[in-house]
Amino acid sequence: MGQVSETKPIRDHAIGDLARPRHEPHSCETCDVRSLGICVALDPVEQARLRTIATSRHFSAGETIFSAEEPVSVIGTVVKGAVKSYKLLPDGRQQVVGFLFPGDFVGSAIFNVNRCFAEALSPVELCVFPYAPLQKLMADIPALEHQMLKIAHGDLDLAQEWMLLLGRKTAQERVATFLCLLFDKARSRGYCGAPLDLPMNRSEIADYLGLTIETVSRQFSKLKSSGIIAVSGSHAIEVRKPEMLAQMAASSD
Amino acid sequence: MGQVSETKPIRDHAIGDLARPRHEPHSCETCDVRSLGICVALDPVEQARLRTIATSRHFSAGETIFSAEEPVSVIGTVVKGAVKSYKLLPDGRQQVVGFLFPGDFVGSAIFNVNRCFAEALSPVELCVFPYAPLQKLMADIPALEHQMLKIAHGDLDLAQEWMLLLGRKTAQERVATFLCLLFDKARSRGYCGAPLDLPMNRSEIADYLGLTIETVSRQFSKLKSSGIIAVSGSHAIEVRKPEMLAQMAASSD
DNA sequence: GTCTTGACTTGATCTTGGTCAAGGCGCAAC
DNA sequence: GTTGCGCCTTGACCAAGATCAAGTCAAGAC
Repeated sequence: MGQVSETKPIRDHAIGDLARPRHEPHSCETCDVRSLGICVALDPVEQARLRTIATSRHFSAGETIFSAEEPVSVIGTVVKGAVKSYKLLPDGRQQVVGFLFPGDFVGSAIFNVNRCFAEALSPVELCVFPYAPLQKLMADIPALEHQMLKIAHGDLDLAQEWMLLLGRKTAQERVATFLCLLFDKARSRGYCGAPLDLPMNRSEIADYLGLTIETVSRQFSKLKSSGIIAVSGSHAIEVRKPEMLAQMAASSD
Repeated sequence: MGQVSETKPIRDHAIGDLARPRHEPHSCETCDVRSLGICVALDPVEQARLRTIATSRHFSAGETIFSAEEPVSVIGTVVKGAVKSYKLLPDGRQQVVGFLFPGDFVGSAIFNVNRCFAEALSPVELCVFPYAPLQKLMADIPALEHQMLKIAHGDLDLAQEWMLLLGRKTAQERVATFLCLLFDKARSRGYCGAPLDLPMNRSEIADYLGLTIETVSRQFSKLKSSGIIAVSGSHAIEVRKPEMLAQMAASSD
């Protein structure tokens, strides 16, 4: 559980700043994710209070951010990079419960023990809030707690939507739904046209969709050969026919 | 969407009070679920304020409490009976996202449109709070909002635990996990020994576990013949070997 | 350039759980 | 009692997706 997991290779180029793992956050005024996540709901004074307790932490690709059953150590907002949140069975079977992108909130400000694992998929920068001071701010600033509640309900609905996917959708529908989700998320953040960059590998997609690597790969190949997507280098995917993809997401064929 | 669904038969004896669908809540002092759900966190004054906006509503078995995509009409606590919360695909495939029992909270105080369906499994009594006044109380009483946040995080963790079940567990593990959940819930509410009463039918269990009726039935038969459970009348289940059941819940065989 | 390595793809085969179909059981109406 | 109707169980068969096993491809080491 060190800074870099020894058992698996680092996935990516930049390895973050191992030498200075914590420092002051970049100024909120220039923060890319100020318009997302937890800060949107706060007025300038409240934002300033939140900032006094915030620190910036970096994680290198493949690094564990926190582990289930351990006391909560990290709570914060993803500023850069992508994170996977997952649960494990004793024999190692894995279920990814969410991929988190800039603006998304990592960790729980309610439990004091982590209920799942979090791992950086690429070099990640988090805007982190220490547990006790955050509790105090939540008690002091109703808008902060209310925003947390909104986020929790959004996450809950997403989780339940994913239960529908895992319990009742076919492999084809699952993959189409997944790509739609990424596509819509990218579009809602202004990222239009151009290929999507998938920060996760096939195995992580499989663990998100309740499938195997092979099935995911076959479904990608089918989508490719029918011209709905174009794949370059296996991590860059261009959605050519978004309407057809959306249609496949809910009803097979 | 009347008081009683025409397309399916009423499941149970008592049919609630069709003549007077709303009335004052039973006194909070004698309320069975005061020690659960939303009221625990409130002091007597706050509880009294909450009570001024509460009404009691009854639903008969099989009745729809609310539907997805419709404006939020019902928010409240289950006082008596059992509720299923579920999502649907356009072609009718169903995923139960939760069974709710006395003390559990139904509906979302955050969204203004329902994200899922809710249906009474047996005659149900709810302690209901109208939308706008509840919003106001949440803004006024920090403890209320904080309790909602706790509930939402608990629900989120449960949903993610269920994603693990739906994505990665075998049929045997799913059924064992389900029975463990009911058993633990019953035990935590003082209900010890004696058979559990399942308020839902096989089809609803199947839709919760991402399986078919037949598979659920076969797994029940296996558990029965191995002496781990005893079934009488298909809705009363006695857990004979809780340790073995718990063991099966996480690892097949 | 070759070799190695790891991630991805593809094909062949197998298995779990789904589908289809028949039958049993319990309960309510009569 | 008999009939009818849900709901549940059981068996026979089937298929979607898992497993097993090559094979491909790209990137880095040398």
